[in-house]
Amino acid sequence: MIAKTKNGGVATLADVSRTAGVSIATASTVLNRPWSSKHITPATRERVRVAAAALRYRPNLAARALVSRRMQTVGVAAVVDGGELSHYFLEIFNGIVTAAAQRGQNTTAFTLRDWQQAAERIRDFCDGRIDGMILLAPTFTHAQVQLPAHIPFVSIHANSALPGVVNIESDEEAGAFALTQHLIARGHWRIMHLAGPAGLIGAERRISGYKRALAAARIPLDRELLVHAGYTAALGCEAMRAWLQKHAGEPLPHAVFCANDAVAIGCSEALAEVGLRVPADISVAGFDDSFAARAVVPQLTSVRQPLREMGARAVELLLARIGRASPASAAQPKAVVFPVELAPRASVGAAPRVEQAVPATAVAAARTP
Amino acid sequence: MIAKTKNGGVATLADVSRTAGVSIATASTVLNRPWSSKHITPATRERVRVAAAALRYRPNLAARALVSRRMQTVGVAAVVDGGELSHYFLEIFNGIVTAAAQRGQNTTAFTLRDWQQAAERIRDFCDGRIDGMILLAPTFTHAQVQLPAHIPFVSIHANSALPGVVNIESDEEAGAFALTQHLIARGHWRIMHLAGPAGLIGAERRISGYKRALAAARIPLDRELLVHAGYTAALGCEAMRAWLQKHAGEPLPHAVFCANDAVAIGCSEALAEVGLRVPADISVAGFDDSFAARAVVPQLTSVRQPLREMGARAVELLLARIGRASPASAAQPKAVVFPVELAPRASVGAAPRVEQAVPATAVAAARTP
DNA sequence: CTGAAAGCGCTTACAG
DNA sequence: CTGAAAGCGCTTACAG
Repeated sequence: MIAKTKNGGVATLADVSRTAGVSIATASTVLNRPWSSKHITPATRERVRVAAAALRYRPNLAARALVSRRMQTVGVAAVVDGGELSHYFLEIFNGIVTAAAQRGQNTTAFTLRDWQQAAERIRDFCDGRIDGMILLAPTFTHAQVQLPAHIPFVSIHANSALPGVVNIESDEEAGAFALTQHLIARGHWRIMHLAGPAGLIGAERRISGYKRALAAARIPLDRELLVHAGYTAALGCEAMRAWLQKHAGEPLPHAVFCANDAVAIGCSEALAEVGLRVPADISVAGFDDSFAARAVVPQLTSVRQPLREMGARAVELLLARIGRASPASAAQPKAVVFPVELAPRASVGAAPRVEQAVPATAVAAARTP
Repeated sequence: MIAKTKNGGVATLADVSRTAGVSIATASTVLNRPWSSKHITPATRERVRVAAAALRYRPNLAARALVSRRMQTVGVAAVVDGGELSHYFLEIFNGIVTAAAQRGQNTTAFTLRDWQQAAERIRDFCDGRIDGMILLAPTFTHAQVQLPAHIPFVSIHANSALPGVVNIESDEEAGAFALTQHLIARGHWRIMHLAGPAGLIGAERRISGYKRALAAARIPLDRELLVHAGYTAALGCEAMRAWLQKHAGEPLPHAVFCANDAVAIGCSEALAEVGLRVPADISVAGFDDSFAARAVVPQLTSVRQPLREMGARAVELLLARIGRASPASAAQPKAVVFPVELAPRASVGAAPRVEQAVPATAVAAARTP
């Protein structure tokens, strides 16, 4: 029990075994497989334990990973546009980190400038430093990016089907439907939709729910009220501002259903610029029920997606697939769909008693040559 | 050039060397040390490159880490209270991930329930899976938690000096001073401070700046106006609500300087409950200049700490210390202090012309038996 | 200019 | 009940 570490540094299994007076194999068994160490003398087991504790032995994960081919780490790949990590990302990431930690797994974050560069970088990420990867809202297709076959992937809100990858999504169509229906129930019928980027499946599903709710209420779709903005506050503000300028003097929409909370915040800004009050003059609703939805005044009516839970589920599914044989050979897994929930708040009021017109904008018209 | 991988799986260096018809050592040199491979025939180098590309060779990081003792990964430890990752964390984390990625380093997040449990868990984290660690706003002392000596640490906003650890902080005292001075310049003099948790160095520094600004303007400190709330919106709301109830009928403060933006948002909520408008009736200011400060209406006057840059600097300093001999033997490194910046916004207005009294609260008084 | 060999710290059949 | 040995994939002196 006198022997210390050979090199004055971190203790290794060899140090422990030498100190305990047993072989490396025995030390390893005692420390890592308590159940199969039943066949080892209690006295021996105790000696090993004491030695490990005395030497502050910690297994070297790199060495262990080399033989077990498991790094006990899950990777998360996400696009960080313009250096901004959004709240959407934060919520999901939180769910992932927490769930992973509960299962003794680490989480390594990989941020990408855009999904186009993902092809080569994702491959780099998979060089034995992670056991599986979660893709956050990937927009690439199977044709653009071939995912490495040797580790499993799980995606959240993928924009297209990726072979062999389970996708976790939320029922955005139902959310958009419920939200639009809610607006209609409050007496609104001239309902505008500031939609997300054209072509993105999530944006399309929200549009689809919007249309279905209008149809269900027999409200004809007004093409002028369906505008593609994007997913940021700046784009929302810009889109609403442009719309107001173009439609000055025409009937004011009763409500605006925005692609997400950020867009709703930008939209409200544009409305405030021309003196319109939310919800007295016009109601506004968002989507995602992010932190921002509750931080703004008035608080935003929104649709809650259980982002935290979705992240946690991603970890579960990923872990279940790690180490399992040939996931590729399995049939394409079905998507996991989470329900969403309407979160009614102050930004949606009753329809105004009298119809209003879009105010003439004080803002200088966009300078066109 | 016919040989494929031995086991149908991922190609190893051995596969590459066999395919290229060279030794493993040569393949390794060509692939990893282009400069010292100058002494290798161009033809040989080319053969190795072609073979590596053809086999889609990717070095196994676990194996490399085992010999080089570098995982190319930095760890970030932070406390996630109540499952909430705050914006404060998000901003810094963003700076860290981005800076690390630029230097080819991965970032692994470790979340803790509290810093008390940090002792054992931090030790676990350092089992060769990271090369260094960044501590986010640690509150433990050296006596409570002994950091492992074999890897370097850098802290951000540490609450007490940790031996051998560089701390990155911002000049919170100056920020609080500038903010309070700004309020005074706008004509306010009955200025309340909803402070952070007692005992935390950051909270104390903000209090100190507040006091110094009052003293500089010869405004006597009113003990009733200095209240400890905490760092969350709920605590801010609660503290303000309690204060209003207790002080009904007394002169209303002109302005409230809150420990951070979340507290300011909670505070505004409490003010709104009794019909007080910001900034017409009372001005409110926050601290941190988080996303929330700009998301609320009216936007919050705040103090900007360059969190993103602080995270990036942490990575730089950490990388500089990784692999360098005995950081422990060096003298205690000096803290790195970042300047802060006042961000004046709409939540602070001019002092009202007439003094107001704290309105009687409509809320039922706390039921005491 | 290139290769054979040792070794990083661990796990796991396989012998005794 | 316990130990000797091979091997995970790589890097790096050290020989030729």
